[in-house]
Amino acid sequence: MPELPEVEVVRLGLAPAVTGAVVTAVDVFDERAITRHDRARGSFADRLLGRRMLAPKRRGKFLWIPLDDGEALLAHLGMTGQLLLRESWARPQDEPHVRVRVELTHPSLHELAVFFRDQRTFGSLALDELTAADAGDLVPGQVAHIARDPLDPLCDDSAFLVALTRKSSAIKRVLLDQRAISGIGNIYADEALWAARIHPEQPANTLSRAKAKLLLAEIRLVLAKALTEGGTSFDSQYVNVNGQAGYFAHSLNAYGREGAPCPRCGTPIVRVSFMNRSSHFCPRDQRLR
DNA sequence: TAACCATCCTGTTAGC
DNA sequence: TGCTAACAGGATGGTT
Repeated sequence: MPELPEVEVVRLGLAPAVTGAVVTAVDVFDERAITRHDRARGSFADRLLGRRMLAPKRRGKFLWIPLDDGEALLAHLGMTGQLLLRESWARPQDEPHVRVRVELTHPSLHELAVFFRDQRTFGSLALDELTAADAGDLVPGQVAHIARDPLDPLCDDSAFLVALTRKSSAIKRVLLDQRAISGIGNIYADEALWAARIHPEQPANTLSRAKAKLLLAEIRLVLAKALTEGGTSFDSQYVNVNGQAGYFAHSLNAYGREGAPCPRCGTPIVRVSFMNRSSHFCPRDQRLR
């Protein structure tokens, strides 16, 4: 599932290919792939055609490519979305689930295409207006409410720690709330909580400040490590822009390891249902207090 | 206002 | 062999 490290890998892969490129053709094969796009403000394809792209940006799991006139091509990959670089002559019908094709011409590279593939159609593209957010950053309107992510140098640690003290919700629910801190999904929430020895259902406001700071540090460690390993791939549902899988799945300690021994103490990892998804944790190291 | 939950979607797998 | 149900989970809007 694309979380912060996976989206960042995609952003890094896209950057050299799209920065400075001009859109020469747009094909939308499935309207569900642009559900985030406000049709009242014009056709997605018509408005994107002819626009010049600037360097891609990211906040949390949202990725966008600013355009030369105050708007941006916004992308959220959802669960199975992929942005893939292809030769301009590659045929979308030769691979499954290609929902959108954007053809580009680049001042110094040859022509190429970006395919937006998405099996489960939870992802979406949109054209969105850039608006001023905190610290003067320009972000798409749909991203304005998303908190900075833990790898952002301007991430406000103290604001996050204070927010924890005001929430009675389970800590995992808070980690998954992109308004509190962004970029964390089910996989890295389980991994960071395992590393910090915190039960997923521990109320956020019962964590000591020291424990909360430890958790934030572990979140940063797990995200950074996943980034260096190219992200987490369980199957073909997460790949970089060249279609290559990441290696971080081999480094997981809790997520997806139900019944396997905890790498610290050997106790079998358990899986429980939580928020319509699964939580994995060590019942010995991560006790509800 | 905070907290929580249903909903969207499709490929895979388990169970019958 | 074929059918059905369960499952995976990010963001969001609605309800409590």
